[in-house]
Amino acid sequence: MSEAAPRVAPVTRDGNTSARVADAIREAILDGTYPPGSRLRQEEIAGRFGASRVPVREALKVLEADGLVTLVANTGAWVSRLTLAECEEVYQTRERVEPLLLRMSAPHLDTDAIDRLEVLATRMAETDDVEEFLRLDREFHAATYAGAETLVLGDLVTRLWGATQPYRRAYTLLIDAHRQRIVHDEHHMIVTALRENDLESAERTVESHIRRTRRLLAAHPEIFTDAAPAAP
Amino acid sequence: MSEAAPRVAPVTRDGNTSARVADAIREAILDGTYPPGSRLRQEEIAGRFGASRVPVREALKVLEADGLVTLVANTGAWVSRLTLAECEEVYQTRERVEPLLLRMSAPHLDTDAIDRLEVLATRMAETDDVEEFLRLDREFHAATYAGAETLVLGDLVTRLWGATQPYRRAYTLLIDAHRQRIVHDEHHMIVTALRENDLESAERTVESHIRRTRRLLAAHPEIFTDAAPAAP
DNA sequence: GTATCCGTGATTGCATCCAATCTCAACAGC
DNA sequence: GCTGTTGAGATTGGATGCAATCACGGATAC
Repeated sequence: MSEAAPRVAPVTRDGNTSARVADAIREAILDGTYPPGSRLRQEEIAGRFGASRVPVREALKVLEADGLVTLVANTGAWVSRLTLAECEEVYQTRERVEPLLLRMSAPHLDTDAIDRLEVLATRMAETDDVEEFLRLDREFHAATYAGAETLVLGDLVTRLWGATQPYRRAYTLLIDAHRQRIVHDEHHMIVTALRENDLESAERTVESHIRRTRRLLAAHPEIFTDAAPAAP
Repeated sequence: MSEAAPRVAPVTRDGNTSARVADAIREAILDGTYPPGSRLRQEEIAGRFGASRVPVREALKVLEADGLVTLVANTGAWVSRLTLAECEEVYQTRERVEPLLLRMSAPHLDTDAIDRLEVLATRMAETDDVEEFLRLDREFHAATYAGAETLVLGDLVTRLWGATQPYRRAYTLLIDAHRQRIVHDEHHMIVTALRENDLESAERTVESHIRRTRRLLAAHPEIFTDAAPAAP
């Protein structure tokens, strides 16, 4: 056992292995490395990070609370897969909550921040790479919320985004140029509302922005029925 | 089976010790046994449940994600303590989210369910015991949401309620008869709106119901500054 | 008298080991 | 040919033990 080849793990020994593992798995889920429905084996993950299974299990518990992972006792862990109904539910929740977060953020966004938002919105309109689009989209909205000094609502929104990320990816693949144009217009409208300090308009714009996506998803139930390794 | 009454722990060995521990700690926090700011020692909890520290740690991680517990690496776990600002944030979130949940629930509440709501609202007006009031209040609102076949929003609302439970207790102690009357009126208004299937009115009533509590809490910042064993 | 610096005990974080449970494929029965 | 059963292997859940870290009290310097 003891012989050599300790392995890749630098073993940072900083007392938060489980947090690092959780972050890494989270990222892998969000960037599509682990697609919805795929099985997460403790030992495999532990090996990948040079850790034992204990911190991995703690990480999986955390991710379950985040809604990213589904645990079944004595059986295993899978990347959560939402039904269309659940996904709509998350979107409806976002429609209510994100306008509030934007309202809390807006007063703290200075001119520079709003300029950067405009840049992001424009760059997003120019890319045609899906992953790049997703990244920019996430970055744009996160930046609109960055002014909120929040300790719970921000986390909540992050969680909701995470839960729907795979479907946002699928959604991006199926929107045509026309609909894409609408998305960019809405982004610019948000920027404008923020610049004019019109909170009501900003709130309503994010709300319809999210609702539009929800409706498009609802019109494409096939996104939620694609096959993949079984999951309860 | 092999009796010999080893000890208090029945050791159910059903493969979900950590879930049981999490539920038990959650309940202890919600009923005030562990007040905000109190230290949670792994070994003590493990001893109390006849388990080892591993499932306790997993439970604490889950409760951290629920917002009930605050973990500090290499240092320990405390029952979360909200600042006034955080508490207001949670209440503002509830103002947005609970009306939605009620809207999703209402269509599935039959006449019997609404009758039971009325009974609850009336019993609540008759009690003068704080714990009983809290229990009934929680039960009333949970019952209004019971119709929603939800897999994420219900959990979210439960979490938000949990995070603010200690402050709801403090709040209950300081409302006078007049304000208590308003609470009961609002409850009955919710019942009425549900009976008449007036979703808009129901939504607005819960919203102001929650907002009223938030404002009262904001008027009593001393609730959030009471001393207790240190917590970061 | 006050502030700073250790050293000891207590507590957490993680790895390893064992028991319990589930999966899955081969097999028997119909 | 199809369904129900069973046993070996794989996988998870939990307990124990050890190293690392932190809290805290006493001693020392000023």
